[in-house]
Formats: sequence, structure tokens, C-alpha cells
Amino acid sequence: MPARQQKVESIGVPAADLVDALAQTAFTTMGALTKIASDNDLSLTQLRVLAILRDRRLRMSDLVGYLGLEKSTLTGLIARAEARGLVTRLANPKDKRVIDVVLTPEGHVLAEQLARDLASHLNPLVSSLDGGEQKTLCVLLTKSLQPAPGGARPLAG
Amino acid sequence: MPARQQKVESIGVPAADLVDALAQTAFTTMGALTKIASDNDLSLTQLRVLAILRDRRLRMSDLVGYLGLEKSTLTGLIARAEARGLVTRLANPKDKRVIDVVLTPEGHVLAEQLARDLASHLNPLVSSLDGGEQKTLCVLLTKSLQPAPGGARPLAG
DNA sequence: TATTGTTATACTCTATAACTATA
DNA sequence: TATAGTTATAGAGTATAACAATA
Repeated sequence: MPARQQKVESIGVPAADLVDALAQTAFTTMGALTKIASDNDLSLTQLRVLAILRDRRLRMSDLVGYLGLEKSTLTGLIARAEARGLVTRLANPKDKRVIDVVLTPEGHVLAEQLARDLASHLNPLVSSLDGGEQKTLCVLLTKSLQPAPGGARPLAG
Repeated sequence: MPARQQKVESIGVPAADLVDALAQTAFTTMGALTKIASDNDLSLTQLRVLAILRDRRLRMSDLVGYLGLEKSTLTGLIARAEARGLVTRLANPKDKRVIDVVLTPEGHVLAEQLARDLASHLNPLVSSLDGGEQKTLCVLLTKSLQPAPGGARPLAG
């Protein structure tokens, strides 16, 4: 909407190469995430649940917003995670309609492990860049990418 | 909170911020892809099939390799795509066991449209970068990211 | 015997619609 | 009436195992 954006488009269309590189980045990173999830017998969605709940207690309806799913979908998702001992459903003291969800200690341990796994999978990819390049890449990615609709933390988008 | 990593490379630890930025990039881009797929009544996997077949005729077993799925999974996936008129199964003249898959004209039109949709979704994200920054970002991403296991083209990984 | 692909089966993920309980 | 969550149902995506046809 700012004039600046129009200007950029009229000067030069963002290179198709960049779109391709972003898409490739996405698939490579998602591939790592999918593998990490699979190695831990988790779906990508369940991995996201753990990441989102890593430092938060949320209502079912909040999770629906973070994940972009239907509430009925979340019921089964959380039920399976609870059956595995990864999360707990708690009554919300202020509103009896509400169910809060938190990680169990076991779920928290797993969430921390998953975060380390992700770092160890992605580190090799960027290790071909020197320190300055890594810094630049980080700055440009941060500058360009808006927060995902619903989450700011890495796995929460 | 920054869990200490086992091996701190002597070169320098890739900043956790960069790992986060890459993960965020992945989720943002995948979000765009998921929306594009959804808007066209496609799953993400079906979208990938169309992208992979955009300029290629492949065997079922090749697609299995590109997608990282089981062959039995692909049978249903291609059956549904064929029922929608997006792909065609063809006998391979050299090996009667093999089934080749190609896009129908309709499938090809859709694949081209999806590629344009992706560009239009991602362009706004990088429009906050000036031309030089976009170029730099493209170079750094290309330099750092290895080809996904099975595909070099954007949606093919 | 090995390979290519399909079929049978089962589970997860997902959405829509109807439902219960609470606000 | 409106909101939060569950249940019922259905379809897609996925894997494992067994199978048929071909090499």
C-alpha cells in the first residue's frame, strides 16, 4: 500500500529467482521439520502444538487461532496428544466453558529436544555462509518476512 | 533458555536468531502455499505433484522419490488427481510394469496459475527490501540451501 | 528373484454439522 | 442468543503388508 512498494514493483519485479529460493528454503526447512516430527512419532501439526505450548498456557480456542484449524479438529488432536502424555487439559477457573491446555513435564522435555533438533538440522545448511553472511541473511529474512498469521515464534506460525 | 548446544563449531555458532528466521520463513511461505492449494481445492501434496509434473513426464516410482512417500500412497493420490482430470496415467512402452504420469492440458493450465499465485503471494513479502537487498537475499539463500532431497525446482522439493 | 504398481486395512488429519454446557 | 468445546460423520493423506504382473 505505501507508494514505496508500488515503486519497487514498477522498477523491477522481484526476481523469479528469489521466489524460487524462498520456496526452496521453505521446502527444505519443512523437510527438516517433517523428519524431526516423524523421528519422534509426531505429525507436523503435533510438533507445532508442542512448540506453541512451549512457554504458554492456552485455551483450545487460542490454539485454533494459532494453528488455523477448526475447533473440532483440535479436539482430536489434543485428545491424542493427551493420551500420549504430552499435554494436559485443565479447567479454566474463570470460565467453565473454557479448556486450557498445557504441556506435561514430559511434553516440555520433548519440546525442548525438538527445538535442539531443528537447530542441528538447519545449522549445516547455513554453515557454508561466513559469520557476516549469516548475519546479513538473518537481517534480510527478519526484515522481509511478516509474522505468520497467528504466531511469532518459529514453530508457532 | 538458549539450551547449550553440544558442539559449538569453532567457526562460530549459527545464531539461534537465524534458525528462527529460517523456520519463520518456512512457515510463512508454506502458509502461502497452503492457502494457494486450498483456494484451488488442492492439498499441499497435490500442489507439489502439479509443480513437479509441470515440465516432466515421470513414472510413479519417480514421483515417489520426489515426494518422499510410499508407493501405495501415491496410487491413491494420482487416482484422485486423475479423477479430477489433472493428470493422466500412461503405459510405458519400454517396461510394461511402469506407469508414466503426465499433466493433462487442464492440469498444466492450473500448474501455471499456481506458480503465478505463489509469486504474487511472496512478492509483497520481499517488497520491503530494495533491489540490492533482494539480490543479496537471493544469493545467500541459494548459497546456503542445499537442494531438497529429490527436486531442484521450487515446488518440487 | 527383484521391480513396479495396486489393493486391503488402519490410523491420523481435517472439515461440516449437530449437540451440550456455560455465559 | 452467543461462545467454547465435543461428538458424529466423512473424505483425504499416509503407512504397512500382501498381492499381481512384468522383468
